[in-house]
Amino acid sequence: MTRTAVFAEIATAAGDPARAGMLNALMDGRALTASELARVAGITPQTASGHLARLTVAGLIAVEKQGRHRYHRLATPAVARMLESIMQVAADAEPPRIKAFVGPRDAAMRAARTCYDHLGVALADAMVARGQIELAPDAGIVTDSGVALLQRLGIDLEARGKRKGRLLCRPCLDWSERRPHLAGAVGAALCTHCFDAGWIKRVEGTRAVKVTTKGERNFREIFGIGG
Amino acid sequence: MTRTAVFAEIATAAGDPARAGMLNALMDGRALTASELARVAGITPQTASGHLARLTVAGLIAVEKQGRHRYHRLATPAVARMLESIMQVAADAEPPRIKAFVGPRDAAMRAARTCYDHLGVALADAMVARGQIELAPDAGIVTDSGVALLQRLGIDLEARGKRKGRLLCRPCLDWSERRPHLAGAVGAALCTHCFDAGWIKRVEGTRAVKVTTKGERNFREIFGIGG
DNA sequence: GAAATGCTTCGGCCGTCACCGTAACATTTT
DNA sequence: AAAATGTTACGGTGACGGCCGAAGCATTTC
Repeated sequence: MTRTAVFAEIATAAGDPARAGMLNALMDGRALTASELARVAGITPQTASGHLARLTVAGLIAVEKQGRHRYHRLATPAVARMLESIMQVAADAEPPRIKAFVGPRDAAMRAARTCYDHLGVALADAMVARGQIELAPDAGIVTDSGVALLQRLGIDLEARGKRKGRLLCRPCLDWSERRPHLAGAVGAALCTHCFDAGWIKRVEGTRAVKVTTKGERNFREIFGIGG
Repeated sequence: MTRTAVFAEIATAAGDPARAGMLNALMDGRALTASELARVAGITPQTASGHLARLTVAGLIAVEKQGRHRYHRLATPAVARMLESIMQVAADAEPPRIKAFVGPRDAAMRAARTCYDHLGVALADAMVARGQIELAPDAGIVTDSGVALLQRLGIDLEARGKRKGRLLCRPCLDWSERRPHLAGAVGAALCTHCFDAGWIKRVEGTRAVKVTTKGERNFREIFGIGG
């Protein structure tokens, strides 16, 4: 099998509307069952099963059986990055369905979403404004004051397998607002912390997240947003 | 048109073997004619024309007519990044066709290739070894000594639209050797310089590049490789 | 103006694949 | 053991799309 053939295989696997919907649903890192994925894709479980088998052999998703359930998740972070990058191109192609203007920060907060590895635009903005991170289109870096902030939150990034030296992170342009997100290991760690600390909660059955009152207070105090 | 539909559209556009081959051929940034692309994809010009039309409406490639020729190129850097990321997943899926062991540096040099925005593994290695860049999986940064080196080469990155502050770059895992490349603006600038200075030349009709004797000397003197 | 070159459009053929209904299998619950 | 639930396997149908040959435009060359 030649290299472009494998390439085409991967792209085709992601290119079916039903499969695209499933992958999209998995982009927040959760593991879902075939039935759930069938529902989000608007197809019957039988059809979904076939799609999932195909995605699995293509190496895009991995399955983990647990009792009578089989949980499906994205196979690797590389897959998530791929999906992001395709979304990126898709966002460029189909121009702004949400106007580029960004409303009041707290409105953005309430509408917050997460995708795999991501934290909201508002957080990234706030951290940039306070000099805790610097973002370029290609890459980002966490400054000393940013590292200090994260450590105050109990996020020790060196312990998370980051090597000594500067702390780097990966930016991600948000699909709807077209503004940089914070992604990569730093984004994921921060996101996890927000969940663990009870600052945000997942809204049942959707990919949206809700900011709790506790979270609202902390975001205001620590990041100065949502005031 | 919903968002996942656009997503599927994009992925499908890249997912046909013939189209994948064409996109692959365009990944070095060159602009090619329909006939050339037909040849690399192994199809007739009529068929290629149809594919190119589809790729164009999908926003993956852009055309530029010049006389009786029509030159096709990747539409945006985002498209190039997308193709890279798909390649990445493809490389993970279809495991090492070239063993992971990296031979003598100069052998790697002679086999050097370029893809869009990229410079070889050897250069990245050398710069890392000399503390001129630092690379993490998610991002990279050019150190002060790295900036100095680039300036000695006549590459002024601030002039290239980079804002003040730290100079960031984007790493890219090579498809065949699975080692980090230097990509993004810094990689592109360095690559351009190598061509302009006559250090490397494109091998007619392929995506491979050849290191000239002049280049060999400079790489040895400046980066300490190929000795 | 006529011939040549590069490219696109049209029409028809054929394979691939998404989809569902039905049915079988596996695991858990009663 | 029997029923319920989650999942996969099979067979048939229909549509989308890739492919080429032939023909039509556009641009350049003779």
